[in-house]
Amino acid sequence: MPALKYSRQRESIKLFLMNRKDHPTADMVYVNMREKFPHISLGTVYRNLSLLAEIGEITKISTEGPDRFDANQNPHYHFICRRCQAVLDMALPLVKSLEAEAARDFDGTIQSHTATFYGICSHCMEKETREQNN
Amino acid sequence: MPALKYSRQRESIKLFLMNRKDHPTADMVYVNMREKFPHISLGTVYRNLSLLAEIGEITKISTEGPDRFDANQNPHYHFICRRCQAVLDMALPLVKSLEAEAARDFDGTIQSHTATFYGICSHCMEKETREQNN
DNA sequence: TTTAGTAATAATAATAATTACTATTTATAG
DNA sequence: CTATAAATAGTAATTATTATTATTACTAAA
Repeated sequence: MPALKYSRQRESIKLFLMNRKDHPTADMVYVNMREKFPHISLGTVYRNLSLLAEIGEITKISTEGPDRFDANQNPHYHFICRRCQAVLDMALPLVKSLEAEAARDFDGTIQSHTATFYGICSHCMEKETREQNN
Repeated sequence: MPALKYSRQRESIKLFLMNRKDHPTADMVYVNMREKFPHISLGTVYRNLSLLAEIGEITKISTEGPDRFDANQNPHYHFICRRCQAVLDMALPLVKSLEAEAARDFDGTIQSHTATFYGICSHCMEKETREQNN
């Protein structure tokens, strides 16, 4: 594992993620980074996202569609809107006891868990109500 | 939505999934189907997997790596092995109350949820123990 | 401050997973 | 049977991601 060397691009990518709550995709990061670094390459974005995830400063979220990235390192669950595919953080604190429960009938070692809730986000719900009234 | 028409390929894909517990990828389905249908195309496999998922006869599981497909329509959680990436079913019954808890601090509508546990499967654990003893 | 070493970069090519297109085949209703 | 339309095989295209490589930019030590 080679020594980590500072780079403005990586710093900026991490900062960008910390200031957003919507779990951007690699491409969303790329588009935004180009404002500050017009010559940044998509490979640089991908490499730094992987690197940051590896050292535990961000989390990669696999969904249908492209991966998303989250700088919120408070353990938390996610919500995915079936309409607009938005990925939101849930307030519900992690239920660590689930892991012990799951371990009871399971042969391997459980180290962690995630949960994802699905439904319609408030934004899409409003929109549907509005459309029905027309 | 066009009327669904019977096809031996689709029937066979569904049967194959029902007889397996390891949540095959589209490519695994394809390789197996070619034994029975040497000229089946990968597109046919993908189309039928999507179709079966749409009508609720199977479930698509997004992971790191390729999507996986599950014909077990009993709601259940999954376990993913950090070593070999195997996807296993958990015995733990779905904790439906989580959805109500999550809904308390949440603006949208919650319809369902999934949970995934991560760790080392028993098979990989044994292998590591064996290697340490050498 | 140079300078040597090496990680990071931009640009590009390559790969992997999935979807789209099209001419032909097949299921099924009449 | 036959007409219709869905499903197929074969193939091309697209999307998301990773690999390659020559060049640039950190960083530590002279």
